[in-house]
Amino acid sequence: MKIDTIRDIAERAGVSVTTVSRVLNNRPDVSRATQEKVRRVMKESHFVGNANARGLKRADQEMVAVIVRGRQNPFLSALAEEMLQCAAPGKAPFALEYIDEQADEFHHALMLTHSRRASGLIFLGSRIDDRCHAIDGVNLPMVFATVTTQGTPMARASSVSMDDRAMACQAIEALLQRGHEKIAVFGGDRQGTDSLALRALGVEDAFHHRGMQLEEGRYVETRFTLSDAYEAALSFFRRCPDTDAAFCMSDTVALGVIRALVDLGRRVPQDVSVLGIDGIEMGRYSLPRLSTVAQPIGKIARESVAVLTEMMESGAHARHVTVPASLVLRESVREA
Amino acid sequence: MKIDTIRDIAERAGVSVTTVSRVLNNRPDVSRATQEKVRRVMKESHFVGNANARGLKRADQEMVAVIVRGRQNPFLSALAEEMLQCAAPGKAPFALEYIDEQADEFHHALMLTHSRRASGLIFLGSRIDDRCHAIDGVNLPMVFATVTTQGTPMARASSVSMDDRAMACQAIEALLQRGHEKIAVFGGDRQGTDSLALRALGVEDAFHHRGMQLEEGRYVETRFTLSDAYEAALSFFRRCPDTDAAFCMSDTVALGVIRALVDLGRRVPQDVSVLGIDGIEMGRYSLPRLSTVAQPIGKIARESVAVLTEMMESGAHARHVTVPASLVLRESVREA
DNA sequence: GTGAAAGCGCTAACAG
DNA sequence: CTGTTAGCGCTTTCAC
Repeated sequence: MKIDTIRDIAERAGVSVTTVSRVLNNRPDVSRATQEKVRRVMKESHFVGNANARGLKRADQEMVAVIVRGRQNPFLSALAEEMLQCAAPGKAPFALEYIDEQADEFHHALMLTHSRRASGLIFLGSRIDDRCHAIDGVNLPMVFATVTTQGTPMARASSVSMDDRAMACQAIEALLQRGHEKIAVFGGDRQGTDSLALRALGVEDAFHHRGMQLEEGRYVETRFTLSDAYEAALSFFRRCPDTDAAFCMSDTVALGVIRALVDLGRRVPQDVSVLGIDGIEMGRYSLPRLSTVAQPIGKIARESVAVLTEMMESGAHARHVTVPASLVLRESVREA
Repeated sequence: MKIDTIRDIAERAGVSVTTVSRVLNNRPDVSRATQEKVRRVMKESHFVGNANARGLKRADQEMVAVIVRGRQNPFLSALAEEMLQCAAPGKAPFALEYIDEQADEFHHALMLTHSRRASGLIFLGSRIDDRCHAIDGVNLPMVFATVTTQGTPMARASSVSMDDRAMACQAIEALLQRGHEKIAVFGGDRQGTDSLALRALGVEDAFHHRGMQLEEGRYVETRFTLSDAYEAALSFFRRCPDTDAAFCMSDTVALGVIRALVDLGRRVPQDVSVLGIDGIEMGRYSLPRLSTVAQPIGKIARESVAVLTEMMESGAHARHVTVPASLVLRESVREA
């Protein structure tokens, strides 16, 4: 199939390519008559410009890449969707890039930076760990959403997140307050300095405030998928049946844990309370409805974009903004 | 930040751009020595080629665009993920494109075709309706996954889907067989000729086989989101409390319906059985576990790619393949 | 084996 | 207002 270029359109409309280009870019300096003629021809020919050529030429043009780690994560998907809403008409357009959960987002970022000449980067769902040095070469405005980079080797990058430590602390306190003492925590790797590690610290804080501490063996490491959480919970609760509450570092994990509990004949929340983090939509429709630390998706999206814009437009330094989160107690945690 | 081009690399390695390009493309005609030198320089400089320039030059190169309608649909996400696994190394690379649920995927397809010179198209989750004429201009190998285009104006495009009509019929029969008679159907618009319409037909089939028919008023139209399904179910069951089973045209809808039923004080499946379609992962962990018509995601992905490849490589005609689906009865439907 | 040079389709000075 | 022209970074003949 032969595809039209602006040259074809120009010819057919009896004008120069420049004029067509101008019309294409809504430049003001084209007479109404010409403009209409060109537009008509374009419509008739179903013309759509070649993005590659355009991108090549305007390699300097602003464009921000949003890198989402994990296609199957409902929280991140929702956040990404929200992020897209923030793309302002006059500003740099957003390009959403989903990458594999196992993939190296920093390597990917590098690729994008160079290969598509992104001029700004937003990371959703990134972990901050050793690999992050891979990105040292990238000297672009970057913001990490949902994790803080404060006090990490990545501090050059901005970040927008809730106060993971405080919220985890608050979550555990809520559980403690409701009489739960044998609390299990379902999280990820505690190494590193990202939100998972901070949440683990927050958990400790809560226990310390009461002169207690998280019993060793009640911290369960799991990948953040339904199946892994389910399996992990099954084997954990068989081993520690006296556990009476579970704090999960993601709603998905919490949902898997609930299913496991029910399969073990435990009732939620009568026998065991379950509390998640994120505030995904499913949590409002699950049985029981999931109690959770709800992250303010809209606010995170808006702030991330705002901070990035600042950095891109006025070369502002990295900032670390903390957004307010809220503990939402629904049915999966028993009443006080 | 100044970004290296192959020219910079060439200079630094003391060779010509041509040579660098050759190395970049793994051409055989470069001496080992030169090759290694160039590679070393590229590594040191963290070089990554400019995709735009490459794409522009090789506008002819194969590339298939996978258009997924809806970022928040777990079934489609899983299918997309599976699709990506099918991208063979030597073949055309895949570009995943998520578009808004409300967006016009046909218009989008057109854009992609032209703007990124896609040479093949796969649609996930498309509806086949009047708008489809928009795509008449596109004369590219296309395959629709999860809907059949057989007997539609889109028949020029291939399709890979389960036998929606037969499966819906089978689903209803299973319900009938378990003694349910007051069955409600939660679906979408019955107009059109896509899977939703076929499923509606299948439902009728099942009733007709028994000399019955779906009572008017028990077909509930809803958008395929948790919240819409929930609201729709709430108001429907208040109106028709004698209904004892719900067949939902998506698992997400089924999950919303279950929640609504429970909120109305009905037990699932003791009072009302609920049956979905798709076979999303959540259905294996929900309470109760969701009975569903499970679509064979892997097979749909593989077949779609196979059919597309056929069309692209040997100009084969459109084919309509039917993949086997299976009724998975779990906890949300009561025993016979 | 390697390099020089001609564009891919588009945009952006710079002239008219 | 409109057209001419020079590339953007890369691939690809075609010579050497």
